[in-house]
Amino acid sequence: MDNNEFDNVMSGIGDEAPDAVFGKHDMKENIENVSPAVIKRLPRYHRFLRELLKCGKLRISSTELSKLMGVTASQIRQDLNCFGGFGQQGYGYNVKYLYGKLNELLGAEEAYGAIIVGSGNLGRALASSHMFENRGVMRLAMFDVDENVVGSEISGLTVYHTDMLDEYCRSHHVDIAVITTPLEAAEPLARTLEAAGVRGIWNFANVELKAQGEGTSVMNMCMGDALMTLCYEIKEKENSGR
Amino acid sequence: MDNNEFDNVMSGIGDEAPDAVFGKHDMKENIENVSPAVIKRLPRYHRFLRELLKCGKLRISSTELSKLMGVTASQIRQDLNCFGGFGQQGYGYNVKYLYGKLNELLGAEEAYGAIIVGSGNLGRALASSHMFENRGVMRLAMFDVDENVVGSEISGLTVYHTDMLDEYCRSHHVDIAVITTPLEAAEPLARTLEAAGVRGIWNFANVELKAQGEGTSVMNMCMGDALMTLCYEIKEKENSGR
DNA sequence: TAGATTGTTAATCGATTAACAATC
DNA sequence: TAGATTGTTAATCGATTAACAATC
Repeated sequence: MDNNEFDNVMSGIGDEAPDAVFGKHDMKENIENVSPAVIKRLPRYHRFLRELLKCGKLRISSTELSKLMGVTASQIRQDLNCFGGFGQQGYGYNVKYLYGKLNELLGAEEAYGAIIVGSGNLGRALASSHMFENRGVMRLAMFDVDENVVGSEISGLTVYHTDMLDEYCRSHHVDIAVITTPLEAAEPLARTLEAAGVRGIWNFANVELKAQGEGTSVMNMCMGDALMTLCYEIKEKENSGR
Repeated sequence: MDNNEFDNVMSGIGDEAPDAVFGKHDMKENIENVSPAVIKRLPRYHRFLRELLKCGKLRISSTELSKLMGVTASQIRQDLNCFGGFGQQGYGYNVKYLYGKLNELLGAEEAYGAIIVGSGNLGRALASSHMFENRGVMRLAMFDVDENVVGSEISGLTVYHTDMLDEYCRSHHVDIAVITTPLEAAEPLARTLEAAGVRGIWNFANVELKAQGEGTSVMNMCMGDALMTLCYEIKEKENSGR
């Protein structure tokens, strides 16, 4: 078993609970106007549920999960209830069922197809990770302008020339494009991708890209922001310690 | 000039404003209890100010900046005022001065030292980026367990064996450690690093690490969460479009 | 001086928590 | 049935926006 913080939680309470039937009202109708704060928390629930499932945990109460995640039980129940009644009074949540619902909710059952543009270190890191498969996303191909890598295979993905990007996107089901190119290339790439019908752009270049149309979603990573926040915290502790 | 979204904003309004003296009350005393929401936004201000500076912009009003960043002018003024009066009525903010204040605030003038643990693709990607230098953080060294890379140089950084980690941290000024190792190594590494006095851990492994003591800050990246959120958005647009 | 734009207070809005009735 | 725990409403808390007086 993986060495992770769940180990201590998994032992202890008996897991001999019945694998009951769940989902009184199933998925709610009006999911549209769920608050952004709730949505931002969903991937974290998904992640913890996946771990619980992997550890063989069958059921969990909001209280137990709240201790594990360091949030209030109230918040967990409130959050989940935005989407439907996934639990059962007196019992809690069936881990497998809830995980399935989160998968459904987050689009992990849609088998979205993803390409990676840029075969540098970051592109390779992402290509070789479990990032995509863990979330039901299929890796399709990589793209680069460097003739030395075009035609080769990286982590099982063929590298095509970026000139082929438009054509490839139009002839395959590319839902998501990951941009790991240098800064200058990002903006024009985004335009090409959007025009070719790609629906989601995951941008790692150090520019904030914006979608032009309504149909495209853009996720800007801005990794450096996290580093800065860490620096702020370090400095703050330094100050308060004086 | 870099091709980025600032270009159109930079032109237009004349920049012939005087390089006036600023900072009526300078930095405020009680910075301690600034809300987390505000702090999370600081790196983004820093990023935009850096761009403005690079483009040669001398002054900017909250209104102009608000349009650039897609937030309200009110929020910008409110946020900055948590830390001090950095602007001037009737004039706006002096870009250089404000950027300096943000640097100071975010610890970018502390010259923190950083090491990268794990010399895989992600480690290399980070090592070769401008991530650190852009934020006044000094890259010191890399660490890995692979004898084939130990002793070599990556992007100007010597790779040491991870066995040397404790010793190195104790004998150098290591403020920040970046973990880009496989999942299983992350937890024990964090313990070692914390024990050796490292003050900030930037964790890219797919586990949520927690600091044991009060003095250490941990920033968990959870990159997959961003991918999931993107999937959610794609799915949502799909649904509403029906 | 007049115009511009901040700093700051007050009003609104949204998100979190507490509490408990419903119910398994 | 009794115990447990959800779903949901109401109360609290925090964050954002609007407005304007202060002032450069």
